[in-house]
Amino acid sequence: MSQYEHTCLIRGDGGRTIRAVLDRICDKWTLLIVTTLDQGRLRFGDLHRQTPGISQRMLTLTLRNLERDGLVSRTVYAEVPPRVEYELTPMGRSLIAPALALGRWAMDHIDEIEASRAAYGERAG
Amino acid sequence: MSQYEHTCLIRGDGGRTIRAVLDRICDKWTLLIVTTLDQGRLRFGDLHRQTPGISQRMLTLTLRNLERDGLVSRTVYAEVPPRVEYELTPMGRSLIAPALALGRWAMDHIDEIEASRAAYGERAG
DNA sequence: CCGCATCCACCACGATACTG
DNA sequence: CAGTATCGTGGTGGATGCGG
Repeated sequence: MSQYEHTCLIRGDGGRTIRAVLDRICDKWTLLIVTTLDQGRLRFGDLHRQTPGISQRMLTLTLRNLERDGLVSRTVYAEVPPRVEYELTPMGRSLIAPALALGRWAMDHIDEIEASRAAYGERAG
Repeated sequence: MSQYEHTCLIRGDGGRTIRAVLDRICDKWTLLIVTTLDQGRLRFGDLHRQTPGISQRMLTLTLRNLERDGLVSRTVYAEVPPRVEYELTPMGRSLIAPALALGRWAMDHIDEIEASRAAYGERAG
């Protein structure tokens, strides 16, 4: 049975709605940071260490965008040295399930995708 | 109750696995084309018309990548004028559910996100 | 009708250095 | 510790024109 009924809801406007959101969460780091924050409140440095390859700059930008979009809350403590903690908002937590669904799919199919890529590369270069 | 158990699976390698897949399906058009193809077999022109804003070039590139990754099959008919049809493979169809989960989340939260953005813009410029 | 080739603009991203 | 500032680059993606 096709799921076209559901896709119609999403594609009703030619995909603009889903695109508006995808444009925001489908950058290089956002979904990764969101799933990391499922652990709970984390400091900037914790996020940095738990996200190999991210630069300070990109972590800052990603967190700012998440805060701006209402997915993450930012708490600054007036201490020395400074302490800043990030936590998912309720809306942020609601993104965890779909993000994990995509993540599980990724885990389940990465090998098949790689194999297909390799085979395609041999055929067509 | 936290879903951290599941995120651990995904983030076990620092997110490299999920990132490897996200890098491929989180471009500007891929998820949109996949959900559109849930309708069944579609011609190039159909896809073009049903995806407002996409250029011929990007549609071609997106479809090539999907074919290369084994998510879409491409059938060329030896006719004049030419006819080419695209269809999801079994793996492609398996992506529909997670894609729709994300799509539904997008639909449900776009207003809240926009509101948060507007409020943030007023506070901080 | 399908889609490739070419050219080009933009910006996402990274590296590095500096600051409260 | 948690950023900000600046610069440089590659790649994504849009416009246009051609070709089978």
